[in-house]
Amino acid sequence: MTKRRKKSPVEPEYMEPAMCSTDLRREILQRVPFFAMLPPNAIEQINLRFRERGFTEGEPIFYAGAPAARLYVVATGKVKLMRHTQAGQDVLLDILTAGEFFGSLSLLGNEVYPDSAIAQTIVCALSVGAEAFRAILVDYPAVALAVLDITAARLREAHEAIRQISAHSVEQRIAYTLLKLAEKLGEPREEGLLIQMPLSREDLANMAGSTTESASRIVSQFQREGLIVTGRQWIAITDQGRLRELASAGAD
Amino acid sequence: MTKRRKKSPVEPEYMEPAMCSTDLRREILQRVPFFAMLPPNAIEQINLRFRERGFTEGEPIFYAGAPAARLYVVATGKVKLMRHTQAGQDVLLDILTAGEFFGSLSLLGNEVYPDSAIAQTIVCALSVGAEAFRAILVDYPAVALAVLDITAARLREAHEAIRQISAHSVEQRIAYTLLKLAEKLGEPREEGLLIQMPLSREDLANMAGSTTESASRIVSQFQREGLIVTGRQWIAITDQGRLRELASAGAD
DNA sequence: CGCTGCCTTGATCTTCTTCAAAACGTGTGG
DNA sequence: CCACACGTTTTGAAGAAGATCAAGGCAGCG
Repeated sequence: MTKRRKKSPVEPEYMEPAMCSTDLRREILQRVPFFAMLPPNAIEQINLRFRERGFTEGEPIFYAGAPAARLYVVATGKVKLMRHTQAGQDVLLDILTAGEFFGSLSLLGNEVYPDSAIAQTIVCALSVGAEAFRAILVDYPAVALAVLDITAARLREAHEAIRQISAHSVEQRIAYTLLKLAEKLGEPREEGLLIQMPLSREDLANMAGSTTESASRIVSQFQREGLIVTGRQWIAITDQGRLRELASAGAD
Repeated sequence: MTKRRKKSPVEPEYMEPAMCSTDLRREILQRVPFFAMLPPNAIEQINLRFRERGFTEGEPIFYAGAPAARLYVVATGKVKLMRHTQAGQDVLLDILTAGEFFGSLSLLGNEVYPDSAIAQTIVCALSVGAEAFRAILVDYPAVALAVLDITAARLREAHEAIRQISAHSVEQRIAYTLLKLAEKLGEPREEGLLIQMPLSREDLANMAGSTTESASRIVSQFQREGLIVTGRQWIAITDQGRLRELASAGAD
């Protein structure tokens, strides 16, 4: 058996919170899926409406329950979307990366954010007031349609997650969660398909709707079975095929 | 203790499948939340693009996995949105009533429906091809924004459901599910706030991510505790307050 | 009536959480 | 460079929650 790698292969995102420089903004906006189809001068117009802000690792971007006034776009880094329960239990709903948006979409008056957004790494985020964003959607109908597509896709994913959670075992859910993460953040490395972000057992458990201990047990088991390689705050997948089998069926 | 009512107080929806008459269509479209703001002549235009179809109780409208070509609007009746697992387990994702839409929103080529839609009662549904709907959204930007709002709201609900399922007990989830159903379909009656639709224990279990037996046990328990009144295929809530406490906290 | 679905109930058994404690890695300060 | 301290991860054992299996009961309907 090869020796387990001790050092995390996850590369930190190099950047200062303040380095969200204005020069890069247009380029970043250009890469946002729902702005990509716009001509440069439109991007220019839109750029004017956004403001930028840096966040350090672990810093909250906004808390659930705060008045929902702005829409954010991740420029660099990873953002956790979390929802809390009375009992202090957290559920990790999604992890967002460069080009993805979060925050207030609807303009319908005085609403509050239903979830908290927390910088998982150093993050630079662009944001725009909800009304201003609404104005953009009105000015550029193609953007509105693109945003709708993305939101509909997220709804499908959420429905899929509901099915997963309510019909599968913890083992299957963890497997599924790892695959989903790898799909989004996976980078091929010697050790396997690395999930390129700091990810604790607790985060994983909160995504799969389970506990830290259970997540740990199952991750260890996966490693013993040769499906993954893992260390502190990182996981790489070595056998996607078998993991996928596990996630969907379980009955074989 | 009052004698339990034996007869279902749920009123069947009176209507023939074929009675989806063309005369009513404009009126129905008018009531659809995202068309409501349009002037009559626009509704007229949109009406031309829709076709109607009736479904009997239990009849599938479309199956998960079929090519997703159309968007549907419920004119009358109730529609179940379900997702299946390999193991034959079903998850009930949502129940849709008059004015709500389902089916294919995205136009992005050759996709398939991720869930099955099944008529829970006799249903009349209007439908439109995905491209035609997209054309409507382009022609009427206000409609696009309204559709986006509704989709975003559904996403929020789905996230809330994920939190519910992953962090609460079956008892709490059933309580929560009943409250949500009552919110949507509740009608005040002598016996309490009646959930106006045929609802089996199995349906309830599939919504709460549990089993028929557990749902039955908990429903019985709720009835013993005086929170609800129930019979075959129907449930009415008598003590919303206590049910709500149960659903959210549980720790008291 | 007797059939066909729903619904209920009990007993068992698996799964997962919980509580508790130890081991490990990582970064820090001496 | 080493040793320490902290947060993360692992592991064990006990317990609870819920699924599963298996009958039996009840209502509505032909």
